[in-house]
Amino acid sequence: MPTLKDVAEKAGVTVTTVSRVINNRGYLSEETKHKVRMAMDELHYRPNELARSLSKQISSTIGVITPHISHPYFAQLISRLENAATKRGFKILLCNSKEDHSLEAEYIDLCKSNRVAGIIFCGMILASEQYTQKGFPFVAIECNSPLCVSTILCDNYAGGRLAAEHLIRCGCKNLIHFSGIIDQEMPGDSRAQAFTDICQKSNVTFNNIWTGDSTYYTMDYHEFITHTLLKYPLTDGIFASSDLIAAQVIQVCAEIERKIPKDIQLIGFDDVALSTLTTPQITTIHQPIKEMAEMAVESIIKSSGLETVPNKIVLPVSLIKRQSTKN
Amino acid sequence: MPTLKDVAEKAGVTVTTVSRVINNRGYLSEETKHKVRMAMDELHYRPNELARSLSKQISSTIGVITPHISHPYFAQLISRLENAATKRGFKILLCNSKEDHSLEAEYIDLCKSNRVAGIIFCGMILASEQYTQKGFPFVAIECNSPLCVSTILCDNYAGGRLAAEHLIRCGCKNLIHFSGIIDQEMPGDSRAQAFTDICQKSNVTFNNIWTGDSTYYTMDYHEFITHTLLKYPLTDGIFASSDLIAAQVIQVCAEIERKIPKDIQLIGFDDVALSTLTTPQITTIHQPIKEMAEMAVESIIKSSGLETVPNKIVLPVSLIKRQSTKN
DNA sequence: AATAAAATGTTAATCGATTGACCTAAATAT
DNA sequence: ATATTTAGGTCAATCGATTAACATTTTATT
Repeated sequence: MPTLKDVAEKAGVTVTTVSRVINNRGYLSEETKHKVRMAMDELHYRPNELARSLSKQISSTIGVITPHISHPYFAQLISRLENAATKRGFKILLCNSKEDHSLEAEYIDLCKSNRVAGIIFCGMILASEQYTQKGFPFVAIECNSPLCVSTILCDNYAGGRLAAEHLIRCGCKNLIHFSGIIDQEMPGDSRAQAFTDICQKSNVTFNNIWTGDSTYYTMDYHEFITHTLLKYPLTDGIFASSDLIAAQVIQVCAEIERKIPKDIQLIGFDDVALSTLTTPQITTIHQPIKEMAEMAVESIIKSSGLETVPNKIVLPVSLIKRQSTKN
Repeated sequence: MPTLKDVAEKAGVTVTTVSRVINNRGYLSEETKHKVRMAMDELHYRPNELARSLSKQISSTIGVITPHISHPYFAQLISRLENAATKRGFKILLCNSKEDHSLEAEYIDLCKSNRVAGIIFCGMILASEQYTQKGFPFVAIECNSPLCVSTILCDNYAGGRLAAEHLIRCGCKNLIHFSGIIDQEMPGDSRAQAFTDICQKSNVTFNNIWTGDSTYYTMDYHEFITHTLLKYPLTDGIFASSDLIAAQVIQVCAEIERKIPKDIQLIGFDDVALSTLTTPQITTIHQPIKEMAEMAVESIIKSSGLETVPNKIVLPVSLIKRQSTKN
């Protein structure tokens, strides 16, 4: 493969000049720039990013550590992160921690080895302080960590409120909130808090149901949902803390022959593609995933450039009405 | 961050010795190995992969170019690829070409810049020959390209056959095959061919319906499905070339009030999580995504080590019976 | 005791690009 | 006419790790 030197020779200049063209530094005439660019084209030259990063002491890679990849929410988030990073000339080093803290630690080391510009944690982070002072920033999306320079959230409380209010407005009297759970306190927990607050205020019967954490990885909530619905047969409104859970609620309701939205109304959370692929389609709370991804990438880039960034960013959510509620 | 030299000083040896420990070369006593490892631990040393790759002239990164990320099939594939790569000590450089050939070209250049060990193309590849002789191998998953050292496929024809046979066995008389389409010949096309062959042999009425290519990116087939089902009101069996399309068939059937599987039976393709999240769950053709991903990674690694690899690998599919067919 | 193998050290080049320090001309401005 | 800006070139160190070539010392083998 051609190197800087090859380009320089071809263009009849020195490597310094070529480097100046590439990095846009120093004084350069249009003519020289053109000569150099012609040479680069002819040789199909592409700078060696490894050498560049080594020399510049910083890479244009952002580590993304997520507990799942094919989970609809995380798949969507990863897609948006890739897009946002590419737009800014960065690339993604994708790491699937599988909710395993030792794997997470290994991946942090991997990122460190690759001198990433920063790490974005999605939905989960343990990361002991051992890993913080390592020359690059951490950003969290929808998870708590004092180690992060920036935490990006959607307004979970507002989401829970919108969901509860809408179910009540649609005439539900016996509500249930389903939520997945892992072994740490999550920002998403305030969805349940809001749900509780609104239900209490409205004098409505309600229950908060937390799954065992084992279900999170398999993503299979059927048994748990079935059990709960049989236990609370009067249920006429359900708020699921993800569209993934909501989709399974639809299945269970079909099995136990309760019609949605006639007998039971349902609201999900996330507004991922899945919510438009079920029958009926899921009324849900829109989480601004695209914007969250962009903010996260932006925070990494700014922070690795030593700019100060807001250490908490909360983005608004909204109610998306589809077919699983009467209104 | 600590460097090789720091470790060497701490352990009281030279950088050569440390490097020997890391790369397991030359003669080394257990005692020295231990001393060096202790020093690495104490310093939380992690070798700089950039420098390593630069020096070794090859990185442990594999480029993955896919037309989608959040599409359930590709999300699943990416997840498996990440897993397979990690197992072998490699990492993934994730590129979303969005079905855009010029973006694809840019990403190939990006991979080249990063001196990847190879590129895995998923579901789509144009890549003119300009890009082939670049020192690293291409591998294709479910797409045709003479430029690739290896093409990994599932047995698409068998899949189409299994689907058609099962629908006929379940009593369907008026079949339809839906398939997405893009602007190139795809291995998946033989699903339709098999469907055609079996239907003809069985004297069954059938139609192959191809979507316009515009639907592939939006992933929205509703209008197209509705239009087709209204045009062929006798339809009692549908083979969709992906679970994503099948999920939308379920929705349209609900809208036009045709029951699945009572009035219309349905078989999808891929066996991704989505097929277990719809109501009813989708009977589908299992594509061995995990194995395909592992084969692809293996092919890249072997091929970049100049080993010869099979230039076509076809993996078996199977029928997964769920709720969208009577049997 | 002689020889071979094992266990390190020494030195320095290499991978490819960046960049600081310094130098030289020509072009432009005052 | 002098000072300043612009447009480069020259040289060499640097980023961090790898590795070839060779040297030296210790240990094991015959």
